[in-house]
Amino acid sequence: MTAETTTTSTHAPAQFSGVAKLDQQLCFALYSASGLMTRLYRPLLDPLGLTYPQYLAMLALWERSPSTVGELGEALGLDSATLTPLLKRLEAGGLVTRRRDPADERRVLVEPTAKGQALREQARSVPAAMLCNLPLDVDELKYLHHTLTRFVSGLRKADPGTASPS
Amino acid sequence: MTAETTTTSTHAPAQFSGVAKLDQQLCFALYSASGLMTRLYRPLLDPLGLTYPQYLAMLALWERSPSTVGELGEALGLDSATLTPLLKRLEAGGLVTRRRDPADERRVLVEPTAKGQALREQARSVPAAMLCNLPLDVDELKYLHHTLTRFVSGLRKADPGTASPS
DNA sequence: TCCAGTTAAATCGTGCACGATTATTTAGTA
DNA sequence: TACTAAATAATCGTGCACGATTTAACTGGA
Repeated sequence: MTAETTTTSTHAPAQFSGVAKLDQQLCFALYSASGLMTRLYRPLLDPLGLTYPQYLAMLALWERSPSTVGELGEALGLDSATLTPLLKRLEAGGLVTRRRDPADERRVLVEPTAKGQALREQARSVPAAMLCNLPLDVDELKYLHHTLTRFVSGLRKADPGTASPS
Repeated sequence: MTAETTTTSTHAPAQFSGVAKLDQQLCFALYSASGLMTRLYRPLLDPLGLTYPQYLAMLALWERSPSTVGELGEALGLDSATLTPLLKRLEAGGLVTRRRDPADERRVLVEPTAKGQALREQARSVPAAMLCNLPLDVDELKYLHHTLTRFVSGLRKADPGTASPS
């Protein structure tokens, strides 16, 4: 890409006024994009009776079940304080079951019900519909995904709060 | 347990794997990046007594004050249901004042107090500190910002909520 | 056997976010 | 003037998110 005045190969204080604003704008753009994306999912997920985080949980469970709460938390980057009530709502909606693992009573195994599995079929049309809404072309989306993935994996290492297992 | 099919690994076949999965991965990356970014701000903003949305509101007010609740909502992409309690917390912390506009009693004018202005000096070190934490180099951050900005402006047009499947 | 230490989930308190509704004020019009 | 319509915040209900704490269950030794 056209690199404009990239004389700051390192974190040079001289360019702070210019570069320092970048993080504000970038982080705000990230924050805004995430919120708008969630809002764009809503009309697609409302007919399924799911919120976006619930949809993410179901996606994870459709891929791998039964899963423990901890495994779901690892996959989604959420902790039990968020997941427990979310999963209870999915259970109340008849989409998943929650039961203690007989082999280790500390764990809770979560699994889609038949209704939860059936929902997967309804949900198949969501990605394509969502893709049509995204305002960039496929190449840009791919590059954006690639960059964000590097961003996320980089941030996970820098986050002291997230334990790094093994 | 009757686990006849211990691993129902129906990983997406080729029909889906190409483009349709991209939006899932991209939106999830966006969602994760936003959450991680907010978490990364926390240790920087805690000493200031601000959350990230509160920091955004103060940034907007430092740029332009007094602002109405509506103007702040426009700038941040939030509505009064979110902003009113947030601004009340800032007011309770002595950082802003809220008063009805005498010229139009429907509006509420929000303005930093002296304490709120003083906080701006403390906050000056935040962007540089944040920038050091971001795991990409400046060129990538610039491209990411540029792409996300186009993404956000594109989404804003597609948002209005009138689900007209015509 | 007992007991620390660890792990897993649930719980508590605070705060953000949105859809929908309500109350008040302002503007427009017969 | 009176009466409708639009604008502006505030409020209500539901749900997500996280730090901190609590409870229960497993683990590995003395």
